[in-house]
Amino acid sequence: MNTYTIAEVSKKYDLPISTLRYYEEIGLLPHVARNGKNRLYDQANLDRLAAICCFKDTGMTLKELQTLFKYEDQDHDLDEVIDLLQTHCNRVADQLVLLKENQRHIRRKLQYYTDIWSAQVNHQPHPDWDDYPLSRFE
Amino acid sequence: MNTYTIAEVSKKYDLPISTLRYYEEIGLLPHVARNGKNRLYDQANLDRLAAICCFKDTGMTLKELQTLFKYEDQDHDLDEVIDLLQTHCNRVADQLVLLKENQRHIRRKLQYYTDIWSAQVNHQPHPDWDDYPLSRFE
DNA sequence: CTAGCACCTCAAGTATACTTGAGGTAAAGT
DNA sequence: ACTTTACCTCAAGTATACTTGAGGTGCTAG
Repeated sequence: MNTYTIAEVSKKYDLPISTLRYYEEIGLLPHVARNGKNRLYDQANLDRLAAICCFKDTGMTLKELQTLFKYEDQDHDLDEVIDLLQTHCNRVADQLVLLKENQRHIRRKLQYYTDIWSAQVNHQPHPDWDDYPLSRFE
Repeated sequence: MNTYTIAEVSKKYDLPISTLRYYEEIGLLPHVARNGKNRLYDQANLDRLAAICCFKDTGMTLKELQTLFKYEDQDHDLDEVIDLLQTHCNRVADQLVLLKENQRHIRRKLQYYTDIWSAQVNHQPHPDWDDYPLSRFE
């Protein structure tokens, strides 16, 4: 089966080498094979790493990830894994709603400032914040 | 005009009192009025706080927020504010794409584990991960 | 009048998630 | 033979974003 050096994995997942070693050290990325002292990552390792990135990027802490994988790796307490996943799934749904909402605010602000800039350049009157309802930025 | 005590603001924005003081200390939340020693927040303060939360929740660092508001407060370098907002706007768009993608992965995993659980309860065969294509979770 | 609550300051401490540095090995290129 | 490259370990250091604690003020309720 195909294996990868730590440098290759680092590039593939855009994570520093030190981070890969760190994840292994804290038990998130177990069973990394060795060629002498050098790490060799296989597909299972990469899959785990992809999962780590996915959960981490959606706001799960490393501690929670440890819990999640501890259950997974030991193949028991399925209820608790499901519970954690369900909770996280809900959090992600909330994040999505909030992110979209915040995006509207940011776009509004950007549009407003951009219009101020244009107005200055063209010697036009300064735009009015009240003319920028959130609904315009959906 | 209406004003609010620090405790009220803390509740309204679900931020610890210590955090409100901290934001003020690092200059993110300037011009907070005082009644003797006690802080009194007005609408402008709340608007600023809402902006802080919005940007912070979308991944802007406090340092970037300081930059953003420094420009805003001093009413110059409009280009740089716009640049920062534009950059952030793009980051948020990327986040949204990534978050949706990650959500699919998480939902898939949750569904898979839930089905394992059901299978165990009903003494049915164990589900197969290959039957859970990402496309099922859009 | 005194007790308690809500607030204050300022310095020091903490959690999370890494990163850096010192010192070393092992194989490949020149 | 030597040196560069690519790794390694282990302990200590760092950045970010707060939090906590000690010690104090000032109004209000009993």
